[in-house]
Amino acid sequence: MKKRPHDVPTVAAVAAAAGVSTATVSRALNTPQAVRETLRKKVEVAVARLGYVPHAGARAMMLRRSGTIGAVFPTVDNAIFAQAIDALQRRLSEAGLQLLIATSDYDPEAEMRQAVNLVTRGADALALCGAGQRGELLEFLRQRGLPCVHVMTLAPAHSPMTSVGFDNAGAMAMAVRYLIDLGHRRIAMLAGVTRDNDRASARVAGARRALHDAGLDLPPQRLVEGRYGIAAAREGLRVLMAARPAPTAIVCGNDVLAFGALLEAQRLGIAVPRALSIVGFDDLELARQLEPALTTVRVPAEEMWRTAADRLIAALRGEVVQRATEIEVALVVRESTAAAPRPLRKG
Amino acid sequence: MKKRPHDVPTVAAVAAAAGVSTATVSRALNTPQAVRETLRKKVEVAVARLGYVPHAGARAMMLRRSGTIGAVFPTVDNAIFAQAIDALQRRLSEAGLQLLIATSDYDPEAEMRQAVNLVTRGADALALCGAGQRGELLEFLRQRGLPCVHVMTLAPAHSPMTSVGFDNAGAMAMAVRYLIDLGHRRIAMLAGVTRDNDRASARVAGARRALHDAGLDLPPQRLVEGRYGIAAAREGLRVLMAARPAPTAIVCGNDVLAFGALLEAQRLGIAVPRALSIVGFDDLELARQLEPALTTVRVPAEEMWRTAADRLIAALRGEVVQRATEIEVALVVRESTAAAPRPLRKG
DNA sequence: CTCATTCGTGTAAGCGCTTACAGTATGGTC
DNA sequence: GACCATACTGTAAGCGCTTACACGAATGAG
Repeated sequence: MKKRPHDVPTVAAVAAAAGVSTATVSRALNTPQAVRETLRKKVEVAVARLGYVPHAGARAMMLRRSGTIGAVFPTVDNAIFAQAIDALQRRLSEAGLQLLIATSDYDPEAEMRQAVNLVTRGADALALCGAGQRGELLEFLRQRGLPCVHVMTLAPAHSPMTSVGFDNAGAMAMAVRYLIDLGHRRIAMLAGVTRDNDRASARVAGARRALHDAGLDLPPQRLVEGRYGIAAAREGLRVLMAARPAPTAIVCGNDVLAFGALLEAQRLGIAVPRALSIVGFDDLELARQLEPALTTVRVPAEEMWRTAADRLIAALRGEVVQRATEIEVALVVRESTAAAPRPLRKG
Repeated sequence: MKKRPHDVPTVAAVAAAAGVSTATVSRALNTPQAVRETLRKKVEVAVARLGYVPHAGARAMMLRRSGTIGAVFPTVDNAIFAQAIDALQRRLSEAGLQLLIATSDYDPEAEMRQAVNLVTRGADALALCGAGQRGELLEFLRQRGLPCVHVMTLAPAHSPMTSVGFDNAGAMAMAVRYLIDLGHRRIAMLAGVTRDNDRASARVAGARRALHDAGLDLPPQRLVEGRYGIAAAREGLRVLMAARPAPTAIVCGNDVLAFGALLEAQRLGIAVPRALSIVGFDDLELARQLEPALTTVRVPAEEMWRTAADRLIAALRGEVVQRATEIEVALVVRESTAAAPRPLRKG
């Protein structure tokens, strides 16, 4: 039943075909300048004719590195991660590295399994989202001396972690302060699931802090968590708007949630921004295109992930890498926010 | 400057720690039932203590397979491919396989490079989008006997290719016929870039065929190609609607284009569907959520990619695999299409 | 013309793993 | 009690590759 694998050419086959030794073949491929023109040509011809490609496993074994970088994302079904993959891949491939991707579905247990799996598969370094990984995993990586960068978050100053990101709490606080400055007093939050997600948690904490600093609060009926997704966001908005008194502004954990909230507000006949202000987070292309265009926190994802890739590349070269790199985020004011509506009467 | 890699535990280290031979360690890990309880426990303890994970390269070398499947996507920045990755990964990981992803940015040359790269990295099989790969690449894969499945397209009956997909031309023709039945006569198409993209081309061909069969046509001013993306779609819609007489319906190469078209129509004050019908393709979640909800061609992406994964898994087991598997697509009528507006007067 | 370099090439030793084969202990049978 | 099957375990070969080392040829200096 076992299919016999076609036999794939090896260095030995190429060497035989070219009439040279395997060492020469290897050199012709890896350090061409060390092989005389005539032989090199012969090798190249043989390689082309046989369709030889080196066996990465054997190579990894000798070189003690695989040229592969692993990344574990919560999901790939969100433009923010799609951008991440794109940016990572682009930068890594410039450096001759290949990206290996796995997803955890927001489960730290799965994240650990996948990360270990990637290491097993030969990943020379890892990019991880946030800093909330299982301690076991971090210990495992430390023990092996495997470079690892935590992205989308900023590790505390004393932490030994390498991170590239921003202050999630601070960014969300900034958005909330903006709403407060517009006169909003009843501000609700449509958050992502905070359990096992340090970024989502930090965003909620930031919103709460900003409200608190202004003498306001975030009571339970003004905080809804939902899986990131349009349908959940719509449901969340309905719940939030059902509270009395209803909020006049909603900050969302990301743009996808904001998009869902906007759609549902429109369906419910709630005018945005006149009756309700909505703020997103991430600044996906979507945000710019929507009607009304979304006020949101711009996260320069491309830059962030490119920088993360650079940190890993540097680490692999044995260079000393900067511990924490802050990526600047900024509030982008568009059309989905406005001054709080005048209260007609106590309602 | 070269960083000394921490030394990673090997079978030998584990064997020493557990006081057994390397063979026993290997067996304890791979065929546990072949090792006596007492020794197996010792090995497990040693593995845990040392944080040992097998070296995939060495393993791949012995087993002559890596347990890795490669997939090359045009881009990852489109929900349809995000779904694909998700479905593939899920199914493969059930079978103990790991997914390797690369992107080609719709360039066949890059697709070939990436595919070869994946093979170099040890991919045991490949999933590719469409059937428009460079001949060299297909020859290379054939020569190595590497299983390969073409997804999102249906290979012709006589073709030796394994494919899982649907008839792109037929599906688009169906959508166009629906519009014709609604009384539309001036139907335009907002297509993806057809160059080097057999699916985009087939969709245009299908639209053209359906129009032709009804005695209608698709003149140049009613066909715009754009990179898949919201901004390009908006621009495309403006161009199409600037033609005189203006079209009363637009079919789009995918839902993202339809989304952009819808946004732009709204901005231009063109009522959808009263003044203009819009049809998408793919049936992303987006389509269902939009206002008006998008009429579109449902492509059961999850099923399609899961099936593709199954074909590869079967091929790796040496089973005979079905050449072509058709995935049923269907037109989902929602709110973005309506009967053609009555012509007020010749204009 | 000789000797020390330099250059280019081949030989052979592993990298970490699995597995065929051989060896040892155990238990059952006659 | 001798013998054989059974069940584990260890020894060692080798997967495809890179590279230290050895070696011969060519080159330049003396």
